[in-house]
Amino acid sequence: MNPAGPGVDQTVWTRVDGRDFPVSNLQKLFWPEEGYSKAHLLQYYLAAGSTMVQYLARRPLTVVRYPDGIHGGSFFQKNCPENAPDWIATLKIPRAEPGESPIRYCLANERAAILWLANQGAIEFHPWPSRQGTLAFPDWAIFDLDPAEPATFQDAVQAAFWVRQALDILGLRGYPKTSGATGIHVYVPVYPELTYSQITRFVHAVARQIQAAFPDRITLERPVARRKGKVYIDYLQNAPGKTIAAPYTVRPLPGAPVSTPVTWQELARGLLPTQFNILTVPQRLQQGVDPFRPVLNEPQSLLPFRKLWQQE
DNA sequence: GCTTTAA
DNA sequence: TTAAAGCAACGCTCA
DNA sequence: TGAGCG
Ligand SMILES: [Mn+2]
Ligand SMILES: [Mn+2]
Repeated sequence: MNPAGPGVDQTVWTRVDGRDFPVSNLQKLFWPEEGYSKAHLLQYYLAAGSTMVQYLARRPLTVVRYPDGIHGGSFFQKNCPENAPDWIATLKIPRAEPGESPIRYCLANERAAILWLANQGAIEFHPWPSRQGTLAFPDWAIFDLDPAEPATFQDAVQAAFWVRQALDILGLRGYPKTSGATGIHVYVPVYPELTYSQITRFVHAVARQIQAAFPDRITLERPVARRKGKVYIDYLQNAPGKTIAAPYTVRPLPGAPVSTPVTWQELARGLLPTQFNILTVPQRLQQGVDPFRPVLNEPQSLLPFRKLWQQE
């Protein structure tokens, strides 16, 4: 018996950028309260995928899958599924512990790979901050700004401007995006010339300066209970093996929000993270708006700031 | 969502 | 024949 | 040495 009911189709074949693959259960409700189906998810990634793929290309990818929608079970997936089509590139990476089996990551080097994974129920995409060829050297540093209750998105916005100010003093540019939840991510595009631990130390050092200047608004404390009402600068998110929600990834939250790059001007004028979702972001991209393009095209060097990243 | 393993 | 089970994990910090 | 953290 068809679990979706009689007369409801299960699988149709589609072609994306010359790749043929089946898509299933298009009518399944992934966001039941909003009435958004799996088809809405796939349509979103079809529209955003050609932009998003630039930020995923040649990066080992972890996905978070929700095969039965946001209220169903979920799981992280690092190893590329055995049944993935052979046109999806993969990269085998040995684990830190020798003797442990390597992980064969998917690489979303083309839009169709995003769509194939989304059909598997992948809602969230989490790429490494480094790329094939320079895997040990991230090409962006991230200031992950997490407001702790009762602090809000607006507090994260304030913190983002303090990050911008601190970077400006160093002559560096950062680019903000909404996390899709209540936080903000500020990306600093860099040449792949510092290791993960050096990047982490750099972000830590800048974060300490900000925390020292605004101690009642910013915290670097790990225990969640001690962050109350402040914005946590999660510099450790730059450590090896950690990932952050990709630019333009969907989040499994009410309203189907999208982690969306914004200009500093938009951030200053005021916005709600929920205004960027799977229905609105495609229109924004259609108008050619992608404030993150410099993250791809304008790497900066952190070599002059040795004091901020070298091992003490 | 799909494959593998257990009942 | 159907039903589970699996599908990640790692370095840092504080107690 | 172990638990919390993301
Ligand atoms: Mn965050
Ligand atoms: Mn975080």
